[in-house]
Amino acid sequence: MGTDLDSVFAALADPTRRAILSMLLEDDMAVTDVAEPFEMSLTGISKHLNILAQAGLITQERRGRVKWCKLDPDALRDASIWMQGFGQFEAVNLDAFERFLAAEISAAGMEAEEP
Amino acid sequence: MGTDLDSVFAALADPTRRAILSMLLEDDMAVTDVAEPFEMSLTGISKHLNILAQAGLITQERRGRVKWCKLDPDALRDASIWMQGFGQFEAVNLDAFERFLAAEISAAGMEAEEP
DNA sequence: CGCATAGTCAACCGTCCGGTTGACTATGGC
DNA sequence: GCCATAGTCAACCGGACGGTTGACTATGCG
Repeated sequence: MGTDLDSVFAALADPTRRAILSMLLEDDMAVTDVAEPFEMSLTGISKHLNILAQAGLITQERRGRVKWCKLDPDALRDASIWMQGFGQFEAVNLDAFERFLAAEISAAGMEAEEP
Repeated sequence: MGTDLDSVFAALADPTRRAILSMLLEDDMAVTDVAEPFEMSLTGISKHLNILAQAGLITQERRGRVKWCKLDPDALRDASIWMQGFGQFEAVNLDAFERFLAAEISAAGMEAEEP
């Protein structure tokens, strides 16, 4: 519904919006608080938030007079899955992934281990 | 250089361009051949290809009078990595990934095998 | 009640985007 | 040499985008 790739990728194509997502990664925030670190009008930020919400990347819940913004990674996952279709060949098996894989394999070899 | 997230995500935000990438996934193609299935002028497709190239998603090599377009997944990988920062929780492609992982692990167990 | 705070709405502005057409430049086949 | 093929360039068009300002609504505080 709000998860079509067009709007998701379009939403991600703006550095301000990506920065907002990064901020929301740490904690839910009110619109005004989101706007604070940016040199931009509150209206401008509000628009960006609407775009993110419409793309399904965040959800917004009004509580009293403050509107809380919360990251919603589902849409991101959809986009990520689409992208991984291209990575399968050779992108996937790079450095980080290979190390992760090696760790996983050796872990499977020694059976069970919980830090 | 051509790998900033702005241009990559912007390039991905168009359905025609995503379709082109999918086509190039199967094989390298000449500009005219890329254009063929679309109801759009050759110039239009050429522009899309330039946008993809500038984003680093494809490379173009001119051989004779035909310009070959080739998928270049590196830029996609960068974007994918950025996105996975948000997916850490649960994202990374469950099903397909887990099956791949299981196959990889069992393959590692039986040591060597080249089709 | 009165005022500050949180946020939206509507209008506007300049710029970029997706797409077209028409003219143009190469390269290749006969 | 001639013509078809491959592709680009430049100009143009409507519409969307990023951003601003000013007026407005609504909730909370004292």
